Amino acid sequence: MDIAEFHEAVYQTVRQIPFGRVTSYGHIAKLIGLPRHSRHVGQALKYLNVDADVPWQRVVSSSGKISSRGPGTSGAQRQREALEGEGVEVRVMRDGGLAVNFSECGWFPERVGAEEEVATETVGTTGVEGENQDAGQPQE
DNA sequence: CCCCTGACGGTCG
DNA sequence: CCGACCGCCAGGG
Repeated sequence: MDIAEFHEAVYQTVRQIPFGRVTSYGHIAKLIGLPRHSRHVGQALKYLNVDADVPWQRVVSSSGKISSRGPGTSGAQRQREALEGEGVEVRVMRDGGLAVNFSECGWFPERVGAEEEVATETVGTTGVEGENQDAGQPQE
């Protein structure tokens, strides 16, 4: 597979992610058929032009965390706003890192089109059980 | 050709 | 939950 084809495959796959749902770089790579190319999926999104109609914000790391892209860059913040804009709850961790809850919005179908809600079982509640989840607290 | 880097992933303590 | 480590693979210096 060519690099251009790979990028195109990434874009096509990302376009399949439903509104308000989130998946990981690794899973995109898996859907394409190159499970060990998670890093390159991120690179493909990085090379993405603004004009492209690709919901890049719906792709985060396998742990649910939004990649920071290094301090000084606003990429992570933009992604957060884009996600919240479509109703996805973004959790702010103690270190300032951002993350989503896969048990809520995760999208991990084995194949595109075979979405059978597999996510709600795998990660068994990231500690948001019963206890207060003050996600709506005044940050900053 | 060697070495470092990166919008990553999985395991282990 | 978190940090330390190691593995992966294509690009770039």
